[in-house]
Amino acid sequence: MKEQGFGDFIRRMREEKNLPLRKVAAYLDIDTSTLSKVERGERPASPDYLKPLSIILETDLKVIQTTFIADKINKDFGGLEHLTEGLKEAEKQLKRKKK
Amino acid sequence: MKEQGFGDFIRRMREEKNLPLRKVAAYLDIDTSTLSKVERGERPASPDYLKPLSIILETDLKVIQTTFIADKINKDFGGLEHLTEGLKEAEKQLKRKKK
DNA sequence: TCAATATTTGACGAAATTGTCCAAACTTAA
DNA sequence: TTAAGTTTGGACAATTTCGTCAAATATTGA
Repeated sequence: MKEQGFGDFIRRMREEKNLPLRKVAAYLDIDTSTLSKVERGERPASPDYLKPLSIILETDLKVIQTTFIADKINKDFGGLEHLTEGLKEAEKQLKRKKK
Repeated sequence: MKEQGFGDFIRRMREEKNLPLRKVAAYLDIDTSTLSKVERGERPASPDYLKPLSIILETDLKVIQTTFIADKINKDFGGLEHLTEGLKEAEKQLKRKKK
């Protein structure tokens, strides 16, 4: 099964729009090579990138954030046996907090 | 509503067992002051602590991991609007991967 | 209270992380 | 093939993070 990380996702979006790294990176106010590394998963994305990315890639912020979160959780907690329960607990607490 | 972080949780467990920081820290092979900071939320816990903690605190590893994960997700992603969806997506991917 | 034990604080250094710069490698179109 | 534009690699500095150490403070029990 293919692993679709955050980097692959924004690369695909960027290529669909035929935007060069140069332009997107400038819009995010980071170096071209930094963005290149983020897209290839060599470095993690900063949360600061998410909103600008959703604008310049014309992609729903919800989709971008969701992909970002799922990817980071995988990387951070992938090795833990009880991850599923942990996620459920986090959701539960979140729901309580919202009220 | 009270915030029950990972630190508060292990502190409570430790006090219930009347164990001094000194002993638990030694078992985790870290400095007393490091554990003190972790318990007070001044520093994050390392995943390496989880298994030893479950042993010396005689607490189910699942509970410890779950608390750890929920707490870290809160801290890492608390500011994102679409966290709930992100968690759901992470769970979905996890389920797929398990197969 | 006093002494022993437990906990917290803050300065410190080592190591990891983050992003930049610029040169090398790759791609594309004429 | 060449030239222009794009992407990648890696050395580097700045910043942040992680844990230790030792001193200060707090707690406990006799």
